[in-house]
Amino acid sequence: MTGPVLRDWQSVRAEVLRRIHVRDWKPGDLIPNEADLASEFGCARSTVNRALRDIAQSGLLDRRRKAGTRVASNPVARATLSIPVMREEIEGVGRKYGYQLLSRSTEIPPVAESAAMQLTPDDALLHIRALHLADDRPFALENRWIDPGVVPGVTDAPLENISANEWLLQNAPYTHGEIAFSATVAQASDAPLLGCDTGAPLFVTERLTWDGTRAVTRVRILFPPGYQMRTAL
Amino acid sequence: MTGPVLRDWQSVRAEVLRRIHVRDWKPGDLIPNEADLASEFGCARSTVNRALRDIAQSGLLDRRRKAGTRVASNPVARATLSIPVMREEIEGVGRKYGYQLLSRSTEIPPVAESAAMQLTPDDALLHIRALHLADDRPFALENRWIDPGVVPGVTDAPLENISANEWLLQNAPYTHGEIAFSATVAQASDAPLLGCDTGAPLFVTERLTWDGTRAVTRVRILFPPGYQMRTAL
DNA sequence: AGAATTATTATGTGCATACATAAAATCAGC
DNA sequence: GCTGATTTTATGTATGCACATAATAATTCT
Repeated sequence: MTGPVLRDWQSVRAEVLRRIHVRDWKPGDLIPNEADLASEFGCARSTVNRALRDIAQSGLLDRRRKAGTRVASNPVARATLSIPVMREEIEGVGRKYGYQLLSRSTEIPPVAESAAMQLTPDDALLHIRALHLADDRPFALENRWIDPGVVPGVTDAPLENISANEWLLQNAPYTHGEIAFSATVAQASDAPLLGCDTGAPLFVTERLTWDGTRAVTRVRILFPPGYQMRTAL
Repeated sequence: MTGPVLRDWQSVRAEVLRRIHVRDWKPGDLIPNEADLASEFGCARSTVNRALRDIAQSGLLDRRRKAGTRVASNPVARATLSIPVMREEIEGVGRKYGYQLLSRSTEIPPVAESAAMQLTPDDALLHIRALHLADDRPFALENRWIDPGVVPGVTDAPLENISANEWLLQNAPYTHGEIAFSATVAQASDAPLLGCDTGAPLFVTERLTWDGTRAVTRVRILFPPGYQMRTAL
């Protein structure tokens, strides 16, 4: 039963995945330890380690010291979403990107915003509304609040030509963020901009990014009916 | 400039991230090569390699052989979505999970389904409609098609008690899949089940899973207004 | 000059070894 | 029996070395 020698970690990964797939190792099962697998495959333990670590990262294996490695019984599917800059998302599918700044002003935001950003309700923020176009048709409507106290240069940023997201990525550091996806219906004010009817279903993404303990920006983007966010599993 | 010695890869990662963050290394910049960093940090090159690989995986660094490693100029944000089984999603936030099988029958699916699953339009599939409940209130409405030719045991599966997803995870292997998220409005037929009004905005997830070249199952899940899918960035 | 060839270089990987660490399993003491 | 200390063990990681590979840079040839 000395199968072909598996020298590289990707082959080891493939073989382990195969065994899981054909149910040699069933959900919940404990699989042999790294040392045994290494000697079976004819490679170093570190190679097996790399392969198993990679699989574990995808959620298909559970690894715990001393307890060993077992096949996840409820493999929490983990999908990695790439969230590119709007321009790349559009140009990536061969369409022409367009950008249109609708408004830009410094205002006191609604309490919902200042609360989410953990600011006092009377802090003024830079408010930006913009439309992203694909082949000259509405692709997404952006509604963004930026704290100029955290991002000093914003007030002079050339946001007529470059989207706020792109400018911020280049100019404002951040440490972490949160994203939420949901659905809503088109308001009468937004519908014409998105080229849809009032009441039409819109896909919404909301992002809040932080630099340490300070909120940098909060953005809500509305996508017209038909938009899908897709990813591989 | 012999800072504190950084021995482990997580410290190295933290330090590299810090330098990116404080713009020592700006978007687009080429950073020193692994060997140099290793000697600066006082650790082995493989340790630096591990750290940089990890950062690159998150999208913040671009690495190419010979060309070197540079800070991504448009850091494509990569969010990892965990898509647990519905029961765990609900119990995970401390609510009581409930499951209710609405209907189960073998039918010829609409062409949209059979096309997506790459089947001939006259193949009969198992059709399941079910409601997931959180604290006895509607949480999600599931509409699923399963190819019994690919999953032999399904026709006898006890889908009154266990959700199809859980049963399939335990009993039907798959190799890969696709997910799409979108928005729609509640149909008159679905609204009462979801406890919302007709025309209310619904969040939709659609999943299609494959076992090699054969489609296993396709599911469309509707979430009532207010539902958000969240993740960290 | 332009094309084809060769050298150089940074990352990618494999391996053997050593030690660290978490957690299960066992044992000691009451 | 139960509790707490101790041992065992599987994974986690660091290291130095070697070689593979991709892609750029330099060189040679026509």
